[in-house]
Amino acid sequence: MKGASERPQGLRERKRRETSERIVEKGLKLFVRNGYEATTLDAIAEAAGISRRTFFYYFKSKEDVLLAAHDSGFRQALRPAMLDESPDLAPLEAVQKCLIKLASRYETKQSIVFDRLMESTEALRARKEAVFVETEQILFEAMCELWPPPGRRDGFRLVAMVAMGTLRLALDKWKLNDAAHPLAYYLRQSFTLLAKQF
Amino acid sequence: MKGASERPQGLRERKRRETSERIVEKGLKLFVRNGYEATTLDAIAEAAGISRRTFFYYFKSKEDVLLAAHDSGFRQALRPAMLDESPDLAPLEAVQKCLIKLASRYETKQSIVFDRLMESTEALRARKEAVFVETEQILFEAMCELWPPPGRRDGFRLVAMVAMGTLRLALDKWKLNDAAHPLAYYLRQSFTLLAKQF
DNA sequence: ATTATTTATTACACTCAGTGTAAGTTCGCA
DNA sequence: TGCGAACTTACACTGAGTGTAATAAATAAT
Repeated sequence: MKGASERPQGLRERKRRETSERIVEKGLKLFVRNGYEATTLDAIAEAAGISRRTFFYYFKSKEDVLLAAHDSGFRQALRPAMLDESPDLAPLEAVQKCLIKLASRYETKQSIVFDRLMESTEALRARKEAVFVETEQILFEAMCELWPPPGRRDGFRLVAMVAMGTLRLALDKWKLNDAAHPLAYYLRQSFTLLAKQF
Repeated sequence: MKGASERPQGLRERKRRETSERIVEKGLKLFVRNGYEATTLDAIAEAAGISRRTFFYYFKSKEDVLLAAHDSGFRQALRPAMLDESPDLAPLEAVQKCLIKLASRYETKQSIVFDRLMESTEALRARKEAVFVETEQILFEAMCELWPPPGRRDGFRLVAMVAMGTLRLALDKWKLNDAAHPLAYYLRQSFTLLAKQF
């Protein structure tokens, strides 16, 4: 036996992860310091200690560096969290409970920073909306798994859309008030308001 | 008096409009024929009979050519149509009626073509979602004008989001069924389904 | 341990979108 | 007629992203 140090996936795997993370870390720092557009790929590559060409071996675009950083747990946690809800609840209620439970995942101190960056460019702003649609899709698929029976899929799509819309409102208020209350607070408030519209 | 030909805004204005429309027309044709990415700016400029640099005097990006073509009445008609609804109705009902009335504006024969193009690239797909958010914003502002009173604004935002989500579902079904029924049909269906979720 | 084989890294050269600048042309208007 | 504003163009530049082929490092095979 060699040293007791665990290396589950070999040296190669580890270096790969380290490089990838270094790119994101350095890239983000530069974005924040100098702005997204003003930060060139060469600058990121140099900061990460790799060549310009190698950057594209890890990420397919500059935007992807930012999006990789944005992927803070929430999206990955959504499906399992939704599947964990009781199928006896009404869809909208189950989704509401699920989102409120997950709210803390969104409350990273970095969330606000990311958001500011995402608003800084038209293309990024558009990408941000697209992320909501992707998340909506994840939610929708999880719902289809939770309630497998018949053809309620269109209803699920509507519920997923409505829920994501409510989340967006809650996030906006949360950011507007500079996170004075936890996100879950604004979420509950928004869902209550939603119910009043029907 | 000169000739009886009406020229409301002078020769300059007319040429400008003609050039702009020619760019969109030729650009769109090239996009459809060769694909969006494969179509270069130089190709569009040449087809429109202008220099590469002049293109950017009219549009600030390649995407904008496509988006200009996409702006088929619906967005411009939304605000006046919403303001035309009775303030006595419940917000969601008023919005529903308004959208159903406007549905025919979306039914351009070109709608499907645009949509295919918009799905062809990640950046364009994201832009498409962003357009929905812009439309939602227009709807929201119109609602605030229709019901000026107090602080129901958050509720209006929710209604606008929900309505746009419902429109998206209806559009998807409409396209999926290759416009077998008019859009208004799917819209009504989707709004009915929506009500059942609460 | 020494090959053989992937996988990772780099340099170089290229295309294309988008911008700055400065100079020339056309149009509107006095 | 001529002056000023709007339009057009050429030229040169930056910066993102891709193709290719050649080297270096890690892993697998003998």
